[in-house]
Amino acid sequence: MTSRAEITMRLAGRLKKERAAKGLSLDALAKLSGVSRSMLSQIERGESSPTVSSLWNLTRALNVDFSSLLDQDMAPVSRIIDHMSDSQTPIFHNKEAGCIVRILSPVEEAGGTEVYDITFDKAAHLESAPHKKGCVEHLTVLTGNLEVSSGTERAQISQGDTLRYAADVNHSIKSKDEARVLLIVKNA
Amino acid sequence: MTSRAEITMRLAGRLKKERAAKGLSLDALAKLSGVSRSMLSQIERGESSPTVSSLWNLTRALNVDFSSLLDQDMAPVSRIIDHMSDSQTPIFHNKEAGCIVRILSPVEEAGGTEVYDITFDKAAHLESAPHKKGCVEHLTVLTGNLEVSSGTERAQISQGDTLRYAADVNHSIKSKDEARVLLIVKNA
DNA sequence: TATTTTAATCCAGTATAACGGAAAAAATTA
DNA sequence: TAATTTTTTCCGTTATACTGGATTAAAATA
Repeated sequence: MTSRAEITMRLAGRLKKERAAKGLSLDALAKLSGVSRSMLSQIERGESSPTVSSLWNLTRALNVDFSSLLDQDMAPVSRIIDHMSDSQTPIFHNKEAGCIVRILSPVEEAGGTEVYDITFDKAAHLESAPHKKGCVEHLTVLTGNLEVSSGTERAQISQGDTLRYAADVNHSIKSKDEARVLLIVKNA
Repeated sequence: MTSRAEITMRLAGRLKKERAAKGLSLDALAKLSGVSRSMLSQIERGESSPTVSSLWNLTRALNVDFSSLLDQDMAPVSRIIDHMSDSQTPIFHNKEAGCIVRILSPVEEAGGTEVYDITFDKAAHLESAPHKKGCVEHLTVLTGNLEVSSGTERAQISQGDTLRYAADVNHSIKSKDEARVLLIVKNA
């Protein structure tokens, strides 16, 4: 299978499936989208590769995004994907900041959704430079009290609280007394 | 701005930005992707809407997915997005299963990445039907010991352990004694 | 500052996306 | 089972994507 055929056939299958799921004929979808019946038929048989603007009309008529019609599927291979025991969990001692970081997410999630269990000493201060655009941190306090800053904004948080803040700017976490948090970094 | 112009201009900006980020000239990208200099120039000026197969060649040359060139951006509005205190955190008492579920993620993340803090009684049993295709659960044990099943696979896990398993099949969590977990459901 | 090199745009020709009507195939109804 | 209706594919024409060489514009060098 050639490279062009790969994407053309992937789109063919995806479009056919989406149309069937909505119970539409080629004619009905043509009227809804402004793309001709003939062209829809050609796309679904993998005989033609539509322009981005035709496909845009289709995404809107079907209420799906480009990704679901074009991008590669990611599916789990086995059911129990990974079992990392306590002793196998990577630990990082950040002496400068005064905290211990246990990394709960796998290496392949680096840059995606990262999960950390962080224990803070008294008077600890963990500072971070901006991560990539769109990065958000989700922090839940297990024990203790903390101050979190994101850009120029600040929040005092205590046990049981959950905070979500932008991490694509300078951000920090400060403790007075000992504390523990679970930190999820999305779009890291 | 017309509908066609909207997607054509979005792609123009995205492609120009991605090419600049990689420090490539039109000529260099043309050689890398097999799409002509002229066509690249037309796309970047919003003067032409490429076919899916041309764009496929570009995604591979630039090592990006279709979504990042075409789909709408989601960006955080404010830095401290949300501060949900302990008392504001929604709690669900599942008496039948024998557990208490605190919902740490916001309502708008329903269907995306959901986060739960779950406390199990003695002999609790939380069963779940399959979620949507590609759904994965990431569970960290804060206290206690548990048995998790996904499909026909099972795992015994204890304090400090982290388990990742498919949730697009039948899955369950069982405790003998009291336990507490943090549960992240991705592609819920 | 003039000259050379590199990058981007223009141009005319070719290939194919895209259309609407007609024909064929499939599904439904009497 | 025949007739009717709906759905899909075929067909010929038009519009535009796409090309490579030439030209123009911008950047780098002497």
